[in-house]
Amino acid sequence: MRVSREQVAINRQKILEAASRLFRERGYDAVTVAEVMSAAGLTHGGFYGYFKSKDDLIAQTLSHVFAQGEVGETDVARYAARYLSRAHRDNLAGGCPTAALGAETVRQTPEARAVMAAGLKKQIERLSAAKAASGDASTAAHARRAAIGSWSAMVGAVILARLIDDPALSNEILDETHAWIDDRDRDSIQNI
Amino acid sequence: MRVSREQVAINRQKILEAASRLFRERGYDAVTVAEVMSAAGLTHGGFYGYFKSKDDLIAQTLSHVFAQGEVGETDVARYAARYLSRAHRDNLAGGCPTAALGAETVRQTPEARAVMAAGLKKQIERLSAAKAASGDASTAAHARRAAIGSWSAMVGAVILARLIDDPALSNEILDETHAWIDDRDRDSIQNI
DNA sequence: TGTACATCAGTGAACGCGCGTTCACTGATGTAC
DNA sequence: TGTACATCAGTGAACGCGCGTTCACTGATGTAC
Repeated sequence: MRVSREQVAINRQKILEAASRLFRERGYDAVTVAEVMSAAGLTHGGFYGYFKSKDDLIAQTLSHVFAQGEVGETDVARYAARYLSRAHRDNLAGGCPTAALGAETVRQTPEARAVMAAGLKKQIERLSAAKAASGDASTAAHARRAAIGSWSAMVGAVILARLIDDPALSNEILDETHAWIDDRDRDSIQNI
Repeated sequence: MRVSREQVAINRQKILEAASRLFRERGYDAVTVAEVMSAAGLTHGGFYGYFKSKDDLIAQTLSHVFAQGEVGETDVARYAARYLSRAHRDNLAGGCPTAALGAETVRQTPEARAVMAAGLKKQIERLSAAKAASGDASTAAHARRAAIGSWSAMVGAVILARLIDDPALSNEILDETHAWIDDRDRDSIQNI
């Protein structure tokens, strides 16, 4: 049965939201179109009224999730603490899309890759600006280097921490990477 | 037709080698059992004489690839330079299994995860020891922290660099992460 | 404002393809004498 | 050492299942008068 334009917009958001959580939790391949639609409270047949294909859904989901993450933390130290927390490690479905899907997105369509690449570019710029504003770095170039280096470390650490089945070692990865990033900042100040 | 015991051992290695390259290049799901066997010069029917299932192949392939990577670089600085090179970024099939498959392995069987986790644990120990031996760190705890932090950054940077479609930004991720790790080492020495 | 019709979002059965897995068969290897 | 038989690695057809995608249909929404 037909549904109001308003409802269509709501359903679209529901589908993207469901896809965003399912993809992060289980990866692109393991999630079926029918599952996404079902999680959005619809049946699978209606899917192609919203998206051209599953690949299209993947690209649009990435676009959706990067767009809503826009309201970023401006305090870099607090951002790192939250990023490298046990809560974030254990929250695959609601966590950072880069850590959850970055490695797989390399093998997706150019469209999906481009969307994520654009998101990463913005993220680096945001972190660089925050780093420069924090006064931790002596120059803009140093701020950008710190942003790139610590962002790489954060993404890598969460991926490794999720992979490791020994809880103590997993926690150590998070904590020591966090400490390592913090040490780096402190040293920079001393060296100005 | 039956084949000599020797040939069986050779074929097993060929299958694991082919799987190891294919999985890294295209991910677990996108590679079929038939493709792996074909790449090893066999037909798909014989697969189940070697492995219980595709999941079993995945676990044994990880075991294989981590076992052969055993002969590690002892010079940490050179290891980082090679890891963060353009050549490594562009060599998905022959590169680090953690960067290529780490994120996906979280969603594989406990067996596969355990194999990779064991490989990572060894890698951290190896890097810690090398770091301690290099004299860059004042204490064993600092060496371990540096090993974990820089390993996280290396893995994260290669994943990000592979994802980003703009070559200049991709190179920048590699170079700046490398410089950031190096800076960290230099500062540590000064702060002893 | 109310009515009649056209539109179209959503449904669920069906299609077709590809993949993991199985199996009967083949013929070379390994073994017993 | 040579022969005869048993074993079993490899082959390729076939099976069954699940998934992405299509489609005829339904009935509520939107629109024209």
